[in-house]
This record gives sequence, C-alpha cells and structure tokens, in this order.
Amino acid sequence: MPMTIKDIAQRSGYAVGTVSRVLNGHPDVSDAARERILAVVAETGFRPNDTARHLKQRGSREVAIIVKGAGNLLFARILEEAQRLLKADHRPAAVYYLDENDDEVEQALRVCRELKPLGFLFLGGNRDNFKRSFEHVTLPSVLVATRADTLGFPNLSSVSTDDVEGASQAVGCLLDAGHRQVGIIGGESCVAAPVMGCNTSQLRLMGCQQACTQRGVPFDPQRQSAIARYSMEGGYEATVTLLEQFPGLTAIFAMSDVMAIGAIRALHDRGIRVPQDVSVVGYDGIEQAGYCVPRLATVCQDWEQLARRGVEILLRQVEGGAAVHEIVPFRLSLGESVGRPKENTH
Amino acid sequence: MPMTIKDIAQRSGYAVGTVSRVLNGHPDVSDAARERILAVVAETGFRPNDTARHLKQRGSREVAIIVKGAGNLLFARILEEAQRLLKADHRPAAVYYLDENDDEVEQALRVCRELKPLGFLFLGGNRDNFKRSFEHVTLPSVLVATRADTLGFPNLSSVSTDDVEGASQAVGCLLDAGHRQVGIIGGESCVAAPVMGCNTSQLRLMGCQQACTQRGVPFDPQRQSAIARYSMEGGYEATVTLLEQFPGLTAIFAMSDVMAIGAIRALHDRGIRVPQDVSVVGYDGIEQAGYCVPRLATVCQDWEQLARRGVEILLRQVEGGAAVHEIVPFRLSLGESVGRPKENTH
DNA sequence: CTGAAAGCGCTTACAG
DNA sequence: CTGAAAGCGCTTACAG
Repeated sequence: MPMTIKDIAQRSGYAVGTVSRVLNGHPDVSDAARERILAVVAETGFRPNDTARHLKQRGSREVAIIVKGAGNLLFARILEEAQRLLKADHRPAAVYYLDENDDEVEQALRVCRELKPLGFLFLGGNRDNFKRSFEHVTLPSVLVATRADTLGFPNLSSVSTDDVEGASQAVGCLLDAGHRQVGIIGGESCVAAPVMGCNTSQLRLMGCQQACTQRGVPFDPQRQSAIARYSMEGGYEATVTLLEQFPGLTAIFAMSDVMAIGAIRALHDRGIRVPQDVSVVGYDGIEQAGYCVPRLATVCQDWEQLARRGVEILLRQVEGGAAVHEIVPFRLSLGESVGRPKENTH
Repeated sequence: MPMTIKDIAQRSGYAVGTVSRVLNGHPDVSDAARERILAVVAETGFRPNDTARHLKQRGSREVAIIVKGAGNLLFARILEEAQRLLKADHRPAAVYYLDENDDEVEQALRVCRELKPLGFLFLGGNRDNFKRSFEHVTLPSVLVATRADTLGFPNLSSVSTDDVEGASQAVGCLLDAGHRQVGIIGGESCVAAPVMGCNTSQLRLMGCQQACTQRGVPFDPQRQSAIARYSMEGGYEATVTLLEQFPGLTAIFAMSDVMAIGAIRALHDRGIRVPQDVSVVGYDGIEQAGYCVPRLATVCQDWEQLARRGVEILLRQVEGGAAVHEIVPFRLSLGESVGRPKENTH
C-alpha cells in the first residue's frame, strides 16, 4: 500500500535508478532531475524502505549499539554520550534496546545479516551469551561496562571498571569507618559460586573479601551475603533476608544502586535509620543515587569515559586495530549514607 | 558472509522453496525433507534474514508496540503486562523502544513499510507528532496513557487516565489537609498555555484549578507554578525556582513522580523537611515512589488495566471494530509525604 | 510433496 | 547524466 520508488519513478518521469541516485545524494545527477524527483517525493511524502535498501547494500556505515536493559540508568547515560561522540564524528549509529533477559549476541547476529554495520558497541552483556554464540559475529565489537578479556575473542574488546577494586574500596570505606559486621547483597553468584569465575557479581564479591582480608576482618559469605535480583524490590527482599540471617550487621554493601535503594527502604520500614543505625553503600553511581534521602554513597562508574573509550576503541578496531581490554578509573562518592557504627551493645 | 537459504538448499540437496517451507513450519513437506533440512540448519547455525522475509511477505501477524521513552518506568510496567497478555493469546509482538524525543509516528510509518504489522500499540505519544503524520498510518492503533479523542483519527483509539480528575484529587488532598499555598511543577505548557488545549500538562493544570475553585481557594498559575523537564533534575530545578517565586508554599504537586523525587531532594537540601514543613504529591505511581523515604504520595495510574484494555481494544479494532476512547480509574496513594501545614507563622 | 520461477523494494555496475 | 537489468534473501503461487 505505501509508495515505492517505482511510483516516484512513474510520477517524475525518470527511471527507478535515477530516483535511487537522488535519494542517496549521488552526485552524477542533473539538477533538473534532482529537483523534479525531490518535488515528487515531497508532495507524496514518500519514504524509502530501509530494509530493502540494506538487503541490497554491501554493508552500511553505521555503528550498531546494543543496550542490554532498556531501563538501566547507567547504560542510558553511556548511550547518550556515545551517540553524541559518534554524531560529532559524522558516524551514524543505530540503537537496539533489549530487555534485561534478551540475548544480546543473538540480536547482534540478526543485525549482522540485516544491517551489516561497521561494528558493535555492547552496553552490558552476559558472559554465557557471548560464550555460546559470539564466535559467529565476526565484526569489530566492544563490550562496555563488563570485562571480556577472559573470553578471548580476537574481535572483542572491552572497557570496564575494575569491579574487584571498586567493591574493595566500597567495603573498605565501611571497614575504615569502624564497621566490622558488613552484609552484602548482590547478583546470583555472589554467595557460593560453583567456580569462582569472572561474573561481575563474583568479581565484586572478591573485592569484598580482599578488603576484609587486608584489614584482618573475618568475612563469611554464606552468612553475610544474600542474593538479590537487579531491582529495588530485589534489594528490599535480600535485605530482609540478610537481617534475619545476620542480625548483627551495622553496614550493607549493595552491588548496585537500585538494590541499595531497596535496602534503605527495607531498613527504614523496620525502624532502622540510615546512616545512624546502619550504613549503606551502592555501586554504579546512577543519577538517582544523588536524589535519594539520604544521598547514596556509591562507586561511581565513569560513564563519560566508558563511552568515550568504547567508541574510540571500536573505531580503531574498525581501522584494523587489534582488540584491547581497558579499565577506566572509578570514583568513590561518600554521599550521606555512611556513618560510624553505634557503640557496641554486646 | 552469513549463510543464506541457498546454502542450506545446496547442502541439504533440496530446493530453496522446500527449505523455506520447512523453516516456516509449512505442513506439505515430507518428514525426510524436514529432518534432513533441520539437521543442516542445526549444524550450520543458520538463521533466516527476517528483513528479507518481511520484504516479500504480504503482512505479518505481529502487533507492534512502540514505547516512547526507554527509561519511563510506568511504560515499562505497561509494556511487560501487554507482552504477557499478547503472548497468552499467542500473538507475537515486536517492541520498538524510542528515546523521549524521537518521533513515534515516523517510527510507526517505518514499521508499516517494513514489518507490516497487524496494528500498533503506542505507549505514550506526542500530540504534535500524531497531528503531523498519523493520517498516513492506516493500521489499527491504540494510544495508551495519553488521550487521543480530540485528535479524531478513525483508526486511533486511546486508553488513559483522567488527567483532570487525577490532578484535581492530588491537589484536593493537599487542600483538604489544610494547605492553602500549593505550588505546582510540571511540563512545558503547564503555566501559560497559548491555547488551553489537551496536552497532558494542560489537563493536569486544569485539574489543579478545578480543585482550587471547588474549595474557593485562589490559584495563580503565573506565580504558583514552574516548568520542569521530565526528570529528577528538572524537578529539582523547578522546585528551586518555585521556592523563590512563591516562598510561602506549604505543599507541592509535581506532575510526575520523577519530578517529585527531585523536588523532595531540593527541599531537603534547603533544610525543609517533607512532610513536616512541606508536603509533596506526585503523579504516575511508578515503583520507585514506593521506595522513597518518605514514601511518595501519588496518583497511581492503573498500569495493569491500561495494558489490558489497550490490548483488548487493539485486537477488537483489528477484527474491524471502531476506535474508542476509554478512561480507566486511578487510585490516590497517600504515601508518607503529605502532612498538615504548620501553624501559620505570619 | 517438490522444483522452477516470479517478485518484494531497493542499489549498482554496465552501457550508452 | 540516464536507463535497463541483475541481484540482495526470502516467499509463494503454479505446475508437476
């Protein structure tokens, strides 16, 4: 039912090839033809069918950005900045938002066939998905905010924050404030990992243990940590669990800010004040952390640099450069949710 | 570079037509052919090119859902429920996430050409975009969470909350608690609209005025309201402005929960306690409202019903039904952010 | 049940 | 500068 390039050819009196050429800004077209055809296009409101275009084209000049988790505020920030940088470089970008649980590599494979982009920028990603099928995506790619060095794909770079060190400093600041009973809430494998691997949660757990070890403070993951889904509700529930299984806690490290927000609410609902009774530290540095009451202490990932290095590394790889794995610095923000522990009441 | 159906044909020894048929679950294929072809598909990891498929197909059986604002938490909820309902009805759905400022109708036009869906579910939308180009989308459509009755398109239904009444009750609950100096923060046209039209912000402003009029309380939009972008930061800044231009205020109605969260933080930063010194009411009922400290009083939009009626109305329209415009009830949640005004200090 | 062929809307050498 | 033609990866009548 919609117009096609054929209709435009007919109405303008030119051949479809010529119409295609003016639509694509090809130079070898007479002004007369260009004018006439553009006029017809304007008056009919014709829009070319992009998918047909891509079907024929050898490959596009676009960078594909795949965002894992449409509601992830950290990724939203990184995305915005990456788009700005690409635009400034006159690089078109195509953004694909995925749900938390969608398979980003499957999506990349689809985009490979259909858009044939220059390369991929993955904002977040699941190791299992990459292991399972990334070998089939042969285009230059960069995984942002998650480590990919141990994956070992020759066309996959990564730029991320040092999760071990970030978590270590987060917990460290609690210990240094005098806390000895620190509870942890975090992702699936933060408690008893079958293999101590390199999932983000596992790395952050290692950071916790490192901070404790360095200061000679004992830490028992089984007792002192609880699993939370990546949501406020998840943080709330995990905190309730944690309070039961580890009642002496005076501080909580949440592996993401959204979980931390749920944790604060759970504490508040039990009459436990933050930070007077229990301190809380989050992770990510999303905008919302700065609007909480109390303002959330958190490990701020440097979204600006994650975006910039992600784009730079990708473009270098497109020019033939090899994959690299970069770590960008983070910043610990103390906020208002950390205090000293109350006098020991034992 | 990726495999095509032709490669599969070659390797399996069958013609492309037969391959296509087994890929699409067509019944008229021998078991032998099906088995052999599926085996080749499995071992090669072949995936058909969806866009080529759609190019040829007459039209798909999918419902297209266009989400305006990838980070909008209310829409995220509605989306989840709509997907669940469609799945239960064995209706495939294709979701398109857009940025806040992208043109959702342009996107629908693109999808019209490329996917040829059964119909559209718009989660949020801008009146101007619809006015400009919706006439070209001739497929059954439902606009969810925004009114479309005054737009007058014969194929565009809507299901939304009564914005006038919602805002009226929000402000009403402040007035009934004894507040007389109520400030408003909200969208672009919430202050001095050139034409008092039917933008969401304008409708909510009308609700405020109605609540005041009913109770004989004077209300001066020029002085008592400030414009805010749809974000926490926007709410924060508008609150700062409002405090200067209307220093006597004892309560604030924010036209969205995210703005309200920014408002609470702005108040807190000035040593103004919520709700002891100033009360705050939001709008939307996003999950986050229930995790704030204090829990946010807000107008809860019924996402479950918005989703359900949206889907039902769309499917009815696909069967040939006429467009309808429905209002679903909301619920005022008092939270913890509303109190009585302090004794008058004048 | 299967193959050969036309065609979806576009682009792009190839002639002229 | 422009047209006619081939072809991108798939589907679908049409024969057999």
